[in-house]
Amino acid sequence: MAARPTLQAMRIDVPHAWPRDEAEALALQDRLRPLADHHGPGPQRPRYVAGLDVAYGGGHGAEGDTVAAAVVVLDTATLAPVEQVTATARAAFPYVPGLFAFRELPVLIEALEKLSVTPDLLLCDGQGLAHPRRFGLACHLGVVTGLPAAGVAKTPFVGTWDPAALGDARGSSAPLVDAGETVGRVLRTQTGVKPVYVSTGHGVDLDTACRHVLALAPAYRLPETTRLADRLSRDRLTSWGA
DNA sequence: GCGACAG
DNA sequence: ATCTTGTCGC
Repeated sequence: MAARPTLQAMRIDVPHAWPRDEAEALALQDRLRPLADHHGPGPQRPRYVAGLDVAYGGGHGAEGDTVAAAVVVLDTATLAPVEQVTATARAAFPYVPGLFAFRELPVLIEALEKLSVTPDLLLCDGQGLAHPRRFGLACHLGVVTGLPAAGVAKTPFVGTWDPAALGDARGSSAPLVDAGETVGRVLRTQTGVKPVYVSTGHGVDLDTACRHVLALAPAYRLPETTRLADRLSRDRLTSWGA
């Protein structure tokens, strides 16, 4: 009964069944989209921030590609990891731009359920609001867990910005606009380095999300959360049979 | 119709 | 995402 304490702590609404095809996936996004809160304000002084990432293995199979998810929780005071968990599985959904969450969410949730610490904020690889239907991975993850979540993507998906408005210094940013709507922010985390694309997922506003992303990226382009999660997910994949 | 397309 | 050598630079 008490085998999943974290599950209750995070109020994860584990899907009884994941979509099996694109039509079902699109319908689910439309149904969940209204549940995402993009106003926050969200945690102003979070103690624990979790970074999530998924690595892919070559081995195919009738059940799908091998995937390894990793969640690394950092203490914002020291930027040192306080807990890290992993989970491996077979991706049951193919990679379809716009339906990316259905490929990574199952295994990410499996990993999150192993966490004993409840993160104050979730930072994932990919988009949140900056999505064609305004419901990227970060939104889905936030709604499902009930935790504040934001997306930090390495490349843009939807939206454009004014290059002239984006400074070259660390901390500079420009609004990411799509169809006349601000869906995120192009943020320079390191002077003279390519920017990252931040968008809200759930329970946190854009300003707050960007503030935390910048604080978590003191030395490299990507925040420490995603850097550590990326490394851990790859290690897990290797030690599992790639 | 054509190309582009988070990871 | 992943497949992959060397190379330029701090």
